Amino acid sequence: MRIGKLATEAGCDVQTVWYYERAGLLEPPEREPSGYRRYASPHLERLRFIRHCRSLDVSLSEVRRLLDFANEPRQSCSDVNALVDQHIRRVKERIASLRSLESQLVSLRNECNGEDAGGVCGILESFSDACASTRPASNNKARSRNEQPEDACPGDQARGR
Amino acid sequence: MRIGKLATEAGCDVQTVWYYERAGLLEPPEREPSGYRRYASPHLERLRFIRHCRSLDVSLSEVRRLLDFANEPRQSCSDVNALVDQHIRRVKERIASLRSLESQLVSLRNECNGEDAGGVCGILESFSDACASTRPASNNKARSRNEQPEDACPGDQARGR
DNA sequence: GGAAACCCTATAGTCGGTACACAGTCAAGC
DNA sequence: GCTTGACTGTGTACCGACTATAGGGTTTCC
Repeated sequence: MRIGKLATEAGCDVQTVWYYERAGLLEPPEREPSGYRRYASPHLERLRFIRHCRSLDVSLSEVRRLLDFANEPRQSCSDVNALVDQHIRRVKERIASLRSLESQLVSLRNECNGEDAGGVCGILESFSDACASTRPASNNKARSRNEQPEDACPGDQARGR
Repeated sequence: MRIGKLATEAGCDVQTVWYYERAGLLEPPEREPSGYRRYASPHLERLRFIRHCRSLDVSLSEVRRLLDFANEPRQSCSDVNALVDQHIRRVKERIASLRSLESQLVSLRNECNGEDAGGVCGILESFSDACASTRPASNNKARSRNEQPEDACPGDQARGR
């Protein structure tokens, strides 16, 4: 089969196949006299293997390692287990950091009282550590030009740029 | 202050500061006669603002929008709220997809019975959709050379490459 | 005055693709 | 045989958010 069929069967883009070949994940196949690539079913299975790994967020370098494991059938199990365990750990960590991020964002969201109170948005204030606690919610447009204080907020600079 | 101090104070790399300047997020500061950049505290605050946003996984284009909001003090609140809400939604979605990924990985991990049973790792088998259910766990090295079946596993190809 | 630390610009690399330009090849219809 | 459109080829640039490197100039300290 040619590259278009291969890609369709594997549910990916033709460019992705070229990319994998360049990246050394897919063997360069035989060519027709025209120069077109000719693939057989092992290529398709290998491509599906890669795509399945990618759908599980396994990086291409990890896929490479898995293919290497498959290359040496003995001791694959423990190596593969280690890789999957490591991957699970990373996913867990990522989830934990995203949940912490979510709660930060939600509390940030609560900084805003809905109405524009005093001309300064609480969220914008909170984004800047240095300002949030020390500065009163005054209309900062009232400040004179060359009187930039030490604890100026990014918003001030943005307004004045 | 010079760029090194600025970067240290904001907890980032000098290159990152250059990057933000090129990206239009930090104003090009004044220069010393030597050509060195000279920063004042508003720059530091703005850089901290950006770093704080980044630590919350807010993209630089969103940071740009926030700085634009700060530029026009009125109506900031609802715009900022919308941006934060959108960001929270994206974080929630990402968490959901990662949790689904995690459970897939855990069940994949259980595919392996700990010991190498029959020469083929269950995890490697499971990675390939087409093989997992149909093929017996036989030692595939026993197969003759040119007898590649339609449903060959990536591992077979990897072993034979 | 010399070494080390700092700074400058420009460019390339990371990851996993995606998109484009431009050329050649194939298959079907007329 | 010719045209048209789909397909394929190579090469390159682009995305985001940096990071790294090369090759130079400047400052600072001893």
